Amino acid sequence: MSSKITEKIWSSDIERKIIEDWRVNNAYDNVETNHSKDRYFVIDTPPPYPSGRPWHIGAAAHYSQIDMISRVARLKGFKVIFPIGVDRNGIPVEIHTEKKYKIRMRNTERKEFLKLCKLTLDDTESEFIEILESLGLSANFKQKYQTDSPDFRAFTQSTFIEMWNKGLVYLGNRPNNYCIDCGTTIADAEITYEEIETKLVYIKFFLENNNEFIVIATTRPELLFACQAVIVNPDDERYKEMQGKTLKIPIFNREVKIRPHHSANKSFGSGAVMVCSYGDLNDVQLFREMSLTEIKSIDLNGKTTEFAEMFSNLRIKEARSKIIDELEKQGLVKKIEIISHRTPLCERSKTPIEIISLEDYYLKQVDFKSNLLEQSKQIKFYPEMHRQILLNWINSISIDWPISRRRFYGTEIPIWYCTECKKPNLPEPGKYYRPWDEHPPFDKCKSCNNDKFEGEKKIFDTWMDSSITPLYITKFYKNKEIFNNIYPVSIRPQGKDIVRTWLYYTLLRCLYLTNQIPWQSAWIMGYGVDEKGEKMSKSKGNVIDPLPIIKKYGADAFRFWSASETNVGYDFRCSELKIQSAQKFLSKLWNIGRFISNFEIIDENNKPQELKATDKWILSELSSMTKKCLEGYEELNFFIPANALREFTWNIFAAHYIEMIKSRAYNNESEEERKSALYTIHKCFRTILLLLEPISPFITYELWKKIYEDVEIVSEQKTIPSVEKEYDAFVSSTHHIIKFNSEIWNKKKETLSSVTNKPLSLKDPIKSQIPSELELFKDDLIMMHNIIVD
RNA sequence: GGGCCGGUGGUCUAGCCUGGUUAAGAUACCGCCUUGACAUGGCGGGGGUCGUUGGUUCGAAUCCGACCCGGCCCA
Repeated sequence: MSSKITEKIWSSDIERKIIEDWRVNNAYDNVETNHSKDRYFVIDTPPPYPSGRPWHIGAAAHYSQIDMISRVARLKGFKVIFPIGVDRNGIPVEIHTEKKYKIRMRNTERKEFLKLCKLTLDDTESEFIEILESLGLSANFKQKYQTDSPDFRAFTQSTFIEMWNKGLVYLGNRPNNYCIDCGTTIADAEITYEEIETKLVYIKFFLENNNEFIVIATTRPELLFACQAVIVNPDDERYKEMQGKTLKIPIFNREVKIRPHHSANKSFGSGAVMVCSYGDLNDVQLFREMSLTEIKSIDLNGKTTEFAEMFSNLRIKEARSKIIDELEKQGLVKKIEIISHRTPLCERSKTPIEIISLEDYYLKQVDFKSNLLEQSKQIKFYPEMHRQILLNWINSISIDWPISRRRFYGTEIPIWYCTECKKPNLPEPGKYYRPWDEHPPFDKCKSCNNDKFEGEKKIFDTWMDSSITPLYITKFYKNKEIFNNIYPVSIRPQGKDIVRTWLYYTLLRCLYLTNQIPWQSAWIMGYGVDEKGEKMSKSKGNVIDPLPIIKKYGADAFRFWSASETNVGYDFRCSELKIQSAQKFLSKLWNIGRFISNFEIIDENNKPQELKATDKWILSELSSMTKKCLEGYEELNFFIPANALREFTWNIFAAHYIEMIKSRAYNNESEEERKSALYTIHKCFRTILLLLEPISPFITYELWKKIYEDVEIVSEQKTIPSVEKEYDAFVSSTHHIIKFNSEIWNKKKETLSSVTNKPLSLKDPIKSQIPSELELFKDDLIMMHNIIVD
């Protein structure tokens, strides 16, 4: 008798060989799409963004779990379409490239800059893909797509042209969020807020032809010259008499009216507020409501305009301090307080955003809100609580989505403007267009027949690309038959931090283009936080790089940890100790496999007529474990199966059952009883491997191949373990068995051997009685403990 | 100001939806043990008024109310 497994411990080196095995056999590159809809499980995989090192351990856990989703679907018999793409457009790579080559985008020739971005991306991308493969991702790597490929960009442009033709896009000159550092318009979703200390300056405004003044507190004194009104709360007794009167703006001496408005907060500052173009979003609102004339205050480089007179062409901070100095010189400052002010920042560069009027393209969304709310009811959310993030976001939307960016590395907006009549001309959809560098694919302007054009230089917001992944992976535009077979796709797995961007924009765009929701369900994962429960961030320096951890413990240990640590939708803590303990479990499983592989395989075909009670008992426990696992998998909650498997395998199957049947397995006294044990032990082990496969695919694959000498565990023919009720009654014996075994072990420990004067060894005989409730298991218990019955 | 989530031995979590033995597991700590797969193992031990408080109930970690603390998101 010898074990089929020689390696004493499970080592992650074996994982690399298995990946090669899968690659050679095309195990997961199944792309066939010609069956009827209900046979497919299609995953709208998040395309990772290779923005630089290190990667985030939470992201690695995230992709591991997405893979578990795909493997569970295969276990249930679906054909799984698991694409993998790489998100390669947008500002982060531009910033990364600027740093890497020590250049500035705007001082670099556009073509040259694009080339360097591409190099940067290629570099980081290959490493990312390697990590994903080493995690055991069963995705279609052979047909990996990139969002900056001509094919994908043509796709993005086609959807834009279609939306343009439907009248959903417009060009608008409106105040918008602008990041001076990035030099572009940004969407609300790209803004973060931070409490920043700033000066609140109390400035005296004198009434016209009068020595009286009122005090106005502001954090933006540099915008004084762009002030077009002063508002006070209509209920504010202090200013009752002042409403409608005229004030003189200090330094600039222009006249503005005092107007009542409910948005003036009586308790902030002096209660009187200056309204400038534009200090914040409320100013924008007020300018619109009161039909005030905009004064352009800040230019695209972040400097004050000529309207600032002696303070023009200054950076915002400079202008602020100079104006404060001047006001103080003229005795117009009553006081200055330092306050903590909630400041909107650009998510990417962390620069305070300015509100500037610029011409940009907008995609309508405000008019579509109620439809979005209605349609989102049809999507199942895992977990349900995260639906609220989407609903809150939709409800808070107040302006249309600005989709153009004044940047370089992104999908070009496919528009040429007629030099004569200035009207936009759009090409036919289907091709990739680069208007800033190419001649238009038409000769004459549709409106005026002129033959000279200027190509649009702006590019799309990167969410314009990534928000069509469900359409791209289902061959929308390209193959109607495939598209009809597999759209809407089964599931969108993603992090909760990008619900208001990726999830929301995808819903919006897909509804516009297909009139259908893009996915049946959305599976929303929480953040990976550090050991102390704090959010990981590069600035805090607590980001854990997953690469060395995966190298050290192996992907399976990492995946098992990820499954057993994270409750679906909740944040999870990342600690190396926990990953170590996952590795120990795999070690245990490996050793159980080594033991089991000693014995001949008794399967359903030569199953004995009658099983021993002990065997029936473990089958009842197996069944209850299977039930828990399947329920957990049904909810896509891997925490449940991981813990059920660990508990059963280690604390019941190995600790009690295997010990109880060892003598029957080794000895040939009764062939039927031996077969009963061997049948049961293999049945349990196969079930464990099948159920663990979605979580830890490597070790289960290897053990299955070694012991059962086939690769059924990855094939489509594998059978999902069933929940059998036949032996249910035996479950009640579990706690009696555990209690009895424990008592005997304790007794042996407490009894000193007459020979060695040390506690009895587990092999030593001991006198005891078998309690009546364990009568059925008597034979196995006697052999297990070497009991001499009194 | 609004929304969502959480508070259970030293630490991290499960249990709560569906109330019912002595509150479970992992980890850390302490003690013992070469045993026919496994020392990356096995056995045993100490350690918790389940955030506070009021209510419902024969019975509350679990249901209801109020409050306190922490996290995240939005205004």
